[in-house]
Amino acid sequence: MQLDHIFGALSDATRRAIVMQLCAGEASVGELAKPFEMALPSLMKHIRILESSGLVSSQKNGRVRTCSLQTETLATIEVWLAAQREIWEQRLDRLEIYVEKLKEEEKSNARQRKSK
Amino acid sequence: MQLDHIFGALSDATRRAIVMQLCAGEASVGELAKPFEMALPSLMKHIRILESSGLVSSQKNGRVRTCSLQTETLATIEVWLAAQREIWEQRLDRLEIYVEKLKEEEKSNARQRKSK
DNA sequence: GCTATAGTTAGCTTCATGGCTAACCAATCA
DNA sequence: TGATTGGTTAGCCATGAAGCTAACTATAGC
Repeated sequence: MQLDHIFGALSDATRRAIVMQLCAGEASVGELAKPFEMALPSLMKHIRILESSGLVSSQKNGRVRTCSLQTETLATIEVWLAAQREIWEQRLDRLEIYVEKLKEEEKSNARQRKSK
Repeated sequence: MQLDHIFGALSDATRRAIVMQLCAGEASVGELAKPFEMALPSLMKHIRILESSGLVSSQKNGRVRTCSLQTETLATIEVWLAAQREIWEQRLDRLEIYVEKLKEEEKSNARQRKSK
């Protein structure tokens, strides 16, 4: 599934840092590599993973490869999260209503006890 | 880092399914296991991973372990995503302004050419 | 107290990930 | 055209993840 790869890609600090860099605009492989101590081939692997997850796309002109963020892919997981949030919030709402109902019953029980 | 483990935990379809199940309410290990063909110890591993990421908490009473979702942890990555979104949207806004400016210049150039 | 239920531990495979080096290709630039 | 720069390929290693079985512990129910 797509989500596997997106979450997987973001589960590494190096790759999240690359994503953050790309949020600020396009960058070449070399520019992306600068902040890291890592050997280039290692960094390239991360870029590949980001590409295959769909979070990043790149194209080469001349000998420079320029990478850019695919924001729609990041949006995919925002959507997933929002869906989960909706489910749990609905549940909490129902819980709240239920607790209110219990309180009401408690009150009326108290009245009954008093009136005895 | 915390985010590593949260994204890592969500990068597996089984674990996302568990999270989704828990969105709907607490559940025992056995209940969580039902939808899967997997052997129990394998599923337990997933639960452990979810616990160590902070997405799920559990406690045992009697011989039953009840798991529940830690929604604040899911919120953590919503926050991260929102932060990235802000950065790229600011950039796109600036880009839009820049493009508008270019258009304006184009117009005034056109006027100059005409008046020549 | 015996049996069934609910989890747990231990230990084993297999495959993916993250890192490296060394060697290589291809576009610029002097 | 020959050197430099920017990226790529290939191949190695160590670690960790995902699955399994088998055997074990501890509570609930009869």
